Amino acid sequence: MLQLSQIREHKANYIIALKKRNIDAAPHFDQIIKLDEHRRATQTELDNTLATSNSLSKEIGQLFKTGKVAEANAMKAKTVELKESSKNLGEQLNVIADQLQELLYQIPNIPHESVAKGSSDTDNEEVFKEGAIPKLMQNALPHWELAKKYDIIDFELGVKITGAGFPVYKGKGARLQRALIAYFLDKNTQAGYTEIQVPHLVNEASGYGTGQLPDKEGQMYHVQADNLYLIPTAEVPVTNIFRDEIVNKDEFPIKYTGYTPCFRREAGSYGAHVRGLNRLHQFDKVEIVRVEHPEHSYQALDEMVEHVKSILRELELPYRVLRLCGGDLGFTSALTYDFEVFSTAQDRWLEISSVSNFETFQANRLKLRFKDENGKNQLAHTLNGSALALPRVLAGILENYQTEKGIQVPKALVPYCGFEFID
RNA sequence: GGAGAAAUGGCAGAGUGGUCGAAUGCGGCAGUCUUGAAAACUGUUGAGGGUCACACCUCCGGGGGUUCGAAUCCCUCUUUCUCCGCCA
Repeated sequence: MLQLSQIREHKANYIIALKKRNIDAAPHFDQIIKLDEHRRATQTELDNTLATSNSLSKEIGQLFKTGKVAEANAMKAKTVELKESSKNLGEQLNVIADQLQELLYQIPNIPHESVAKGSSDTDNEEVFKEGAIPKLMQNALPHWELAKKYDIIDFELGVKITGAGFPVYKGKGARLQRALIAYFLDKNTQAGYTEIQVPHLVNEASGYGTGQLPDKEGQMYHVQADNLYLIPTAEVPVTNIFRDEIVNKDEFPIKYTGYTPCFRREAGSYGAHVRGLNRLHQFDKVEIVRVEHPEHSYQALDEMVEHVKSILRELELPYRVLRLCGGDLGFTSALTYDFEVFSTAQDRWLEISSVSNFETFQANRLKLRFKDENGKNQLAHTLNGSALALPRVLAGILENYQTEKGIQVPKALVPYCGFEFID
């Protein structure tokens, strides 16, 4: 959520920047500013009414104390009108504040200056590429075929137990999955991220805090009986640790990593592109989250990008890094780098990580602040990234590492899974 | 799930209708003393809105109500604790 004070100050620049998202925010901003003026006028009126009524109450108290009951009762009559009007003003204010909030919720984050205009993922800019694309044997298979051949992932069984998009990992498949989680967590903790385990269900306030609610309501599984949501990413519970917190600037950088399953409804997604592990309703992910001083958040973003690179390099997977264009940029993000691994047998790139700086967009909703040099409270910057999302990394490994004899396990993972071949 | 108790500032803890945004202690910060530190002493120390700055308004778990006036009374929700039941 954007800050009202910033909208007032930078309206013109914001309108230009939001054009990159193909949004004309001008009318929206005008409405907001007008409503805000109305809000503040109403607030002032209410404050004045309350001030009068407070001082009257004090006087009445004094009169009662000194035994001047008749005068006190006379004065009581005066408060009736004030009470009525403060009640009305209060109700008006609530209505205005709700409308204002609703409008603010609808505006996405302002894209960073490096973000290019664009309409879809085809306009994303490749900024880095590394790793040789392996030459596969003639009869190379996509990962869903390999999964069946070596009996390591059972999609049909998942359908039986739950439904499509909930695979069952078996034997070495399950072990490889566990190995990846442990490996990622180790890499992240080595890079200074504190490992943390968080709830997999979150309340409504948390959903609003990180921006999944209200706009992406349909993306999350909702447990109605308790009004809780299954997390679509660890970002939600981990970042919400800091909801309503004021941290000390000396605590920066705050770095957390956590493994969680992620649940996404992905309504309406079907077809070849969602085959196998390409898109699931439940998947595992190891996330990194940072809370930073505004001056250092872009340096932090670069560090996160380098960190994810180092993992993919060690896994020896061919990958590329994209800077998302305005049209593909997430609602809450100011700048996002996507990582894609090349899936050789499918001959396409698969997104395996998304690293973003949200600047103050989430912090404003979260009321996540820090005490600055002058002792003033300032909104902090929040960032997060996947390091990494499991299923597509697994798909990449299965497809890129397949041989006549079976699937070779990347060297870095052998100590974690205890075998070198899936055969 | 049943019965009871409770929720106050960074923490502990007073406050049961009227100068209470809130005693006191601890912690934090600044100062005095000291070569330095500790101790002691003095001062200071919640958040949000609003203002050039004041004034002023709001917040004592959340929401609603009673009252001229609520941290204090009532309703409701949430959470915590104790006892019972159940249980990995």
